[in-house]
Amino acid sequence: MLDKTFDPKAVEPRLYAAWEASGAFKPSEDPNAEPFVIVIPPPNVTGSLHIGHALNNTLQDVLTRFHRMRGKAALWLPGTDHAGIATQMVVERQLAAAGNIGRREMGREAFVEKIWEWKAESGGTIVNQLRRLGASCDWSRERFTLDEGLSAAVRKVFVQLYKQNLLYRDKRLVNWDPQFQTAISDLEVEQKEVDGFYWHFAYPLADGVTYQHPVAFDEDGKATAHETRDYIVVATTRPETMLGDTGVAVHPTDERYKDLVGKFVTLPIVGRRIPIVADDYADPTKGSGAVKITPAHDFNDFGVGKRAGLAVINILTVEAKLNDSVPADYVGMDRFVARKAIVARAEEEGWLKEIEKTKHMVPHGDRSGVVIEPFLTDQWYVDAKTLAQPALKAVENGDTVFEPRHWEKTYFEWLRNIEPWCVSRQLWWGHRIPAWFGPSTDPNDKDQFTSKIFVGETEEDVLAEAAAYYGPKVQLGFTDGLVFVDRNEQGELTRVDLKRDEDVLDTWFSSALWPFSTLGWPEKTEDLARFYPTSTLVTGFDIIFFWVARMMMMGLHFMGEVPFKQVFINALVRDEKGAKMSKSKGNVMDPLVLIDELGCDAVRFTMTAMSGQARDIKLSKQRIEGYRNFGTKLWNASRFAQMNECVRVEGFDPATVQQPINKWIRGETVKTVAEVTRALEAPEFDAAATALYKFIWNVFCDWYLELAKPILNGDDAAAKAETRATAAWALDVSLKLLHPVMPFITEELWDKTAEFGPARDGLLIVEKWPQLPETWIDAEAEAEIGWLVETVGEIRSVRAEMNVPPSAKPPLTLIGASAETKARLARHRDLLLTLARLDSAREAEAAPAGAVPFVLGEATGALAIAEFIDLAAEKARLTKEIAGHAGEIDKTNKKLGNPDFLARAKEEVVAENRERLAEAEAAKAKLEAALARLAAVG
RNA sequence: GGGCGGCUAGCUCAGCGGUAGAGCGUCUCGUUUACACCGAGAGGGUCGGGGGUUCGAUUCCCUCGCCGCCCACCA
Repeated sequence: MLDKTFDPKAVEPRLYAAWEASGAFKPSEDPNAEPFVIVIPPPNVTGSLHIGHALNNTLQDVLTRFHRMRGKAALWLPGTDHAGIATQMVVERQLAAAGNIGRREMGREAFVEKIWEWKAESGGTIVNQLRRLGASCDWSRERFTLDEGLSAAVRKVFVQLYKQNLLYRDKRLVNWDPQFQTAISDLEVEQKEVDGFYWHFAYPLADGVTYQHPVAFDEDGKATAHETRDYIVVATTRPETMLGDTGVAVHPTDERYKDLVGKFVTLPIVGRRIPIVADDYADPTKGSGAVKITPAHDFNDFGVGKRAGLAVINILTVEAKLNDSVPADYVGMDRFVARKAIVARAEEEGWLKEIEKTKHMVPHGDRSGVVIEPFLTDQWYVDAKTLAQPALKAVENGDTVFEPRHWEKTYFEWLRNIEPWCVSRQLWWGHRIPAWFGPSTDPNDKDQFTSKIFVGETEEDVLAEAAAYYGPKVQLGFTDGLVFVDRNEQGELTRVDLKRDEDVLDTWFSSALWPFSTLGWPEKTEDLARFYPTSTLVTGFDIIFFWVARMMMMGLHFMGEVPFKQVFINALVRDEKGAKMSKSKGNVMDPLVLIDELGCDAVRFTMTAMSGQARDIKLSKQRIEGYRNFGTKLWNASRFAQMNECVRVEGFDPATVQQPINKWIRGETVKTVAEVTRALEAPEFDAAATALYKFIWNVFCDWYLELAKPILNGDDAAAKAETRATAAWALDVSLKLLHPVMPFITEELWDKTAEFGPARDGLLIVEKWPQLPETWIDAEAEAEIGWLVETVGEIRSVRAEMNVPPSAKPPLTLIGASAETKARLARHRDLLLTLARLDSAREAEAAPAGAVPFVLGEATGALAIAEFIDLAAEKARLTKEIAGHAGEIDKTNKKLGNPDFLARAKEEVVAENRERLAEAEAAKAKLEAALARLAAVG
């Protein structure tokens, strides 16, 4: 006997272990099985499961289980990401908290060792939490972005891109994070609006130059007065950058400054003579129309400087302090301290013309939260523009489809405007860049010691390249220190020790390879041949750029095929008020706590049901409780079945059932199978959840089991046997359909019911997905049970409205019933009596006195409840019903009275309206007659 | 500045060209031998505003208004 409720806590670990041990998570080895493959968005190896993971991984598991049951070779490939900055940051913090020496004092090797220790300690957390979620990943194929195989893939990709000129080293401005002291990509920069100021500075003109500047204007904006100025005004939000100014730009057509182009200003504080140049970048409508140019610390200014041939002076250190390119007073000063100091000095010296309050966007590091500085450094870049073209095409022509489709616009927008991708990071945790520096033999190269680069997958490859470059007489080696060079007396090279690039690659560089690197690439493995391209990628929209687009680029470039055919973008989980969950707000819902409290299946069903498209998911605990209740409902239905000996029957064929209710539930089951299958194929997760919920609760429990009770308690042995077998069958089908979403409770019920009926072995997880013939839908049974359900509903409604106590069992009379209705009444009289709590049900010519009428198709029902009738209430009820019909009639008449409607609307629509009109008119007439009788009485 | 999404019952959301739906909440009734994590019933919406297309618009188009998000070089 089943317990009264399902106990998820006891069942979940046991079943998961059984599944895993059975090998059911591995893809079928049947060569004829069509593959279905998902690669997991690898979570941070040291992370833990949050609600977003719960959603994302539930959906992946639903798909995986569904396709596995459909007989496909289903592979859900799990793994974790080393998460460069994030992990390095965590470990640095831990070291600091423990009072340890910092990473720089510790040194690279020791620090990386610490991270590996941390990974060993916490690295199993998230994968075990995925198990608690029921994730049917093939753990035997689990990968980690820094494992040997994936690292080899990364090296190979780097070298190949380099050789194809799609990856190069360049000196340009990058987004510099002074906290982590590394370059970051554009995507890792967050623009935040902050309160700030425009400080207007007057830069004095050099060489005694003056000009006329307009100061008053007429209505048309024409200057009417001018003053003589010996300075030019520029505005800035970052005064400290003035120390690196090497020019002032004005627009070439700007009349005000026309004569100043080619003249010079003397930069205050610094005393540098810098030119006034003409450049389209200067916007005459903004500020004074003149703009200070700091090529080394502003992306726009860098461009202006390049065009105008201005000097590039870097004034910052890696920590964003002023370096020794600035006047001595400021050297070593923090950038924000310097800002204040410079403003103070400007005021003191009289060249601060104005302070204007403003709100403006300031770039911040998404991890560090500090203000990013544009900074001139040498970095590695991927030519994303070139790689983006096939990635664009593949989505344009539908090789890869986004679901929901509108995300494609986001994808296109970014790829069409893509910039070179800075892939080097000045971090220690990650894939070290396989590039080595040596001296250039070209005397024109500026930096003789590091300007020759050798790129190779192995040190052997690099030595071979170097040997080819330096010639056989040069002895080659490697060094951890500076590049070492020895020369003979003639100045010829005799020895070179190459130095490997210190930097590591952006984490997303390795993630971009995930769909093929995890399958064994660059080896030609069986998995790679069988499982690439993958089927569906399930991920959040926040990483379409970071990850999806880059996988597309790399997949197409290295595999020649898209990495996945479908991208399902899931929503973002928010709290019940729609706020983003965050620790600081204290509104975080921990999926593991929810699983503990309400069971994994309830959490999973919630995620599935709420995964409607293109929307935030506002998650409330109440909702999860509702779905926990749904599980309990299913459990109790199974308990009822068990109590009533509804056990599976060997060789039972639903096609042979005779009882109308059994024919009916058979058809409903067929429809549900079709709908759930369709929904999961799409996938429309919410539609699948809705179909399952409605079928199991509102159809099977609310009606089928209730309708079955009289038979199960009756004496018709044949009908009883048939109903038992049908109930067991429908329940079995339900368990299968629900299994992808609620794997634990369905598996448990499957296993428990295996104890009864004919022997069956195996777990539900490996069962085949049902596929039922449409011919099992019986229109007549459907109509008949529909009639029964409607009749019961009407009677219940009347009883409730008339306050008829449940104990009262009034007789029912049917007036004007058709032969078909009479037959139905005869067939289901017992059911009707039980479900509607009636004493009797018979046909008659006229309603008995004091009976309450209601419309039932062509017939009129009359419930003899004279003793409960409140005349006023009954009048009100009838009047309301009549008004309802009258409204309907009115509306429909209008339609049918419109010749255009008759002429142009589809025939079946017209027919439908005619029918509706007739029904409404008949119903209204009956009720009006009843009301008239009532009026006569009262 | 550019783009995307949303605005449907008190709340959360389906529906997306032919009679407005669900869950939760609310109200009424109910200890009928699966289930009170339950059952029965009821109330509740001019589908954000305004135009247009159409025989017909919550559904398609335009426009406006809010709300949210993404991108954009911080004079």
